[in-house]
Amino acid sequence: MKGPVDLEGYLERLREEGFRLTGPRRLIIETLVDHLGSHLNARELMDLVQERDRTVGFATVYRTLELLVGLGMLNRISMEEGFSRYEVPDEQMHFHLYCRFCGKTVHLDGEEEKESLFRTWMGESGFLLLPQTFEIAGICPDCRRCLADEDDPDLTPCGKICRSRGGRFCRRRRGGEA
Amino acid sequence: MKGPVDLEGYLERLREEGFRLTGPRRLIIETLVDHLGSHLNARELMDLVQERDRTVGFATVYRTLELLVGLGMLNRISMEEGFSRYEVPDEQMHFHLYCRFCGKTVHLDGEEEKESLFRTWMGESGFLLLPQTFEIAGICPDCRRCLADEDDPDLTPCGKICRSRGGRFCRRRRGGEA
DNA sequence: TTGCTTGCAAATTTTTTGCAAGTAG
DNA sequence: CTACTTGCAAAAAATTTGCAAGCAA
Repeated sequence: MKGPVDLEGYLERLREEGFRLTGPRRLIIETLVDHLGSHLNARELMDLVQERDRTVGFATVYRTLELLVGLGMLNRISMEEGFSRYEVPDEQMHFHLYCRFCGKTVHLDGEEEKESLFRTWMGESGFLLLPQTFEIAGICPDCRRCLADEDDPDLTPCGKICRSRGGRFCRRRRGGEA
Repeated sequence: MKGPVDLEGYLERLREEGFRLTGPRRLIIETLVDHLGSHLNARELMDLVQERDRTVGFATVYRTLELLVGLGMLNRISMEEGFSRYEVPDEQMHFHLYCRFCGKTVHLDGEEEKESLFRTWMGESGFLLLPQTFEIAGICPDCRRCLADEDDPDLTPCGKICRSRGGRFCRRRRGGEA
């Protein structure tokens, strides 16, 4: 739940493009706007929507997401997980760091300067920058410490369970499972 | 097929981590290294591998990809498509622009400077930057021109078929299909 | 009314898992 | 030899599509 996005304006934009403002669409969009900054995936969005209206089907959720992405009113983002997440684009860009080991995410500040820098890079090729959340992969301080300590056989990096899916990796596995 | 990556060294690294160097793994890794810069997805990799050995199953391909990603020897990347692509990490970073309309991709240069800039940003949070390819979304010059010209009902952006999947979007659809 | 939208179910696509047989070290 | 790996097939997860009925405009 982040900065302000004008729900009514957003809905209106849909209508202006010639699409009907139906109950399900309204509900899906409201949910999306209520969870700014959450990067929901289709399943999570579905669950939230169905909490409010059990009759909405997942086909409608997928179709609405596709529609909004197609109109440029929604960003499809991916966090090395193998499925899509979505965000209502902010007027400004966001920059995240995330740890490949534990999945932790950190927000960078100075977004205006970084964004204008990106805009410059793109401009040199004639591209127009679209607002988006930019993710940079790395290893967080905690996990770096754990990795330095690899001799301890009982230590799992960060003391956390490494997710096998999701792009996080776990070097310590001898004798364990992948 | 991009810069040089030491195949034998790469295979050796796997063995050092305690994994067996089997025929299928060798073949999968060779194929990955043969196609540096291609960002293959699992299906494409499978097809290439099976051209050389029909008996390799897709489960092995997926398991090998998962293994390499888990070891940090392979990057899982995603281009807003809803499935994963993979790349053998280069010693240096790469920066791509891609057009959400037509999917065109452009490479940025000055990668060293950009990389050290990113490293600085991460360092401030104590993160260690990992080698990876960055994708920045925007609208290419051709598509910008087409969009400016939206009154012509016969014009499809860029004169190209917009992909409904894959994050490219197509604003022109009145009367057509989604 | 018209025809865009929806829900449901079936179909696809992508990825994971169980298990007996195969094989690297 | 041992136990890590593989291929196959079934299962699970993620997404798309066909179609008759529903409902915005």
